[in-house]
Amino acid sequence: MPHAPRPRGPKPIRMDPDRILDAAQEVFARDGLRAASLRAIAKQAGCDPALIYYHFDSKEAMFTALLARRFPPILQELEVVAEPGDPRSTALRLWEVVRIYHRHLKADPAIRSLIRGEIVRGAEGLSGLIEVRIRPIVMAIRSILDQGISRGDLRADLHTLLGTFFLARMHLEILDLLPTVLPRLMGLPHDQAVETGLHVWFDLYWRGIARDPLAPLPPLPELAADPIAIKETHP
Amino acid sequence: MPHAPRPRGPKPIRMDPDRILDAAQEVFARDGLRAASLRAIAKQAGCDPALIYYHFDSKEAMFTALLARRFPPILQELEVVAEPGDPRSTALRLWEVVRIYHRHLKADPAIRSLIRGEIVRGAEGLSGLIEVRIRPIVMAIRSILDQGISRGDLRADLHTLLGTFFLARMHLEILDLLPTVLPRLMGLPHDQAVETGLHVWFDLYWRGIARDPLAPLPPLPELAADPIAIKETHP
DNA sequence: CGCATGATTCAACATTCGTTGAATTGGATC
DNA sequence: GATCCAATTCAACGAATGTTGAATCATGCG
Repeated sequence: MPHAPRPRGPKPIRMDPDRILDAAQEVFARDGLRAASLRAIAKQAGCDPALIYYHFDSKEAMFTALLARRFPPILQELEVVAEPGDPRSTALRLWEVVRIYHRHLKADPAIRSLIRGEIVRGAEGLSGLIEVRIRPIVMAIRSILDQGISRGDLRADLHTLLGTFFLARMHLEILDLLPTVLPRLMGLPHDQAVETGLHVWFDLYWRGIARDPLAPLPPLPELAADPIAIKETHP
Repeated sequence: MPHAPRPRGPKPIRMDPDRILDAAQEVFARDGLRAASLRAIAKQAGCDPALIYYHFDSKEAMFTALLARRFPPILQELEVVAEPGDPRSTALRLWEVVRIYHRHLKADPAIRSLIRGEIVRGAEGLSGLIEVRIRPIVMAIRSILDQGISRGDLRADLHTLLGTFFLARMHLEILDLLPTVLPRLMGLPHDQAVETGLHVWFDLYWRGIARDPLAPLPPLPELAADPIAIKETHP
């Protein structure tokens, strides 16, 4: 845990805990939560492994700190789109969800790897915290689907919780698997794989949930527009 | 590797390599590929860790042996359904794919965990083998989609490779995440979560790919009918 | 300067891991 | 019964892991 706030002074702290988190994020992304070693994280951060224990209580605490700085911004943006007064069409709002999700998670395989792998294990340890972080996100997206039904844009018999699950989960799979699978299975380059994958997916998904599946989608804004401020640490 | 074939005799071999694989499958399923220890596998199998090295060359070799006995049966059943002469409707054939997939993978979280986690890492080590195993499966399902377009059952602009990806991947997610997520997010019991999840998913997916999304689905056979012979080792 | 205190490093701990070589068991064959 | 050999166990190796307590460094304040 960071100590007392420093009153003044040029730069007495050489290693900001955030720099350690950056390193941790990268190593977690590369090796996965379990296989990532504190020594590798320390090496990435350019400090001693023991220093990590000065700033964080444990490896797990460091990870929850990672969650704590990643999820709230996502939730905040989602809640804006989920505002019941939002005048945009349901299709556009859902596409906006995809864009938010995309911007925040594209450059952070560590969080994705966690969501993918660690929730499955069940109720031990981190999972409770994850639920606390993820539930509001799920509920925000779900409320858009609920509003879509009320507005008559979506089919009335849509299972909105599962609909949310499908949308969010498949997005993660597209981010994780398509860049490595599609180039091998067909000739597509990495970036284009994700781009087309998401568009094809959204089109299929929309037909699945829309009350009028054959009505053409409105023009969708670019995915890559105004990228979020995720530190891309590739030295 | 198993030694020379034994000419006769009652039961000179006490520990069948398959029994070790059964144990490995269970421990891999519980702890994941990396975290599963040979000592835990040996304990589960009721033998010494060193015995594993008598029957298998390494931990990795044991895992590829696991793949080798799990994937071919799946592929074999899928290729029957993918036969171009199959008279059933495309919807029914795809539902049959779901049932096959479901029967073989429901009780084997280890393989799912592998597919989920290990492919992402890229081209190192096991991934090549996985691709060899998985590619024919993907292609079998894809050919059903291609035939569906030719027959006029599916929309002509369907991206069949991505369509296959969506179908198969979301199925895995449903098997892995719904049993732990849905009971927490709503009140659903475990088994029912997967059951309804798969039905809702297939309905949504079909509307997404069908040429006539609003035409009602034919009655779908039960998922749980004639379960496959997967040893459920829960002592 | 001297000293207190936060920041960082060093060295080591107990544990667990995958793996291996030697030793032991036990049934089949002579 | 002696022998052979596959099957199994025992004990240990070296490496890697999360973690910790003591020691060291560097800076701000008196």
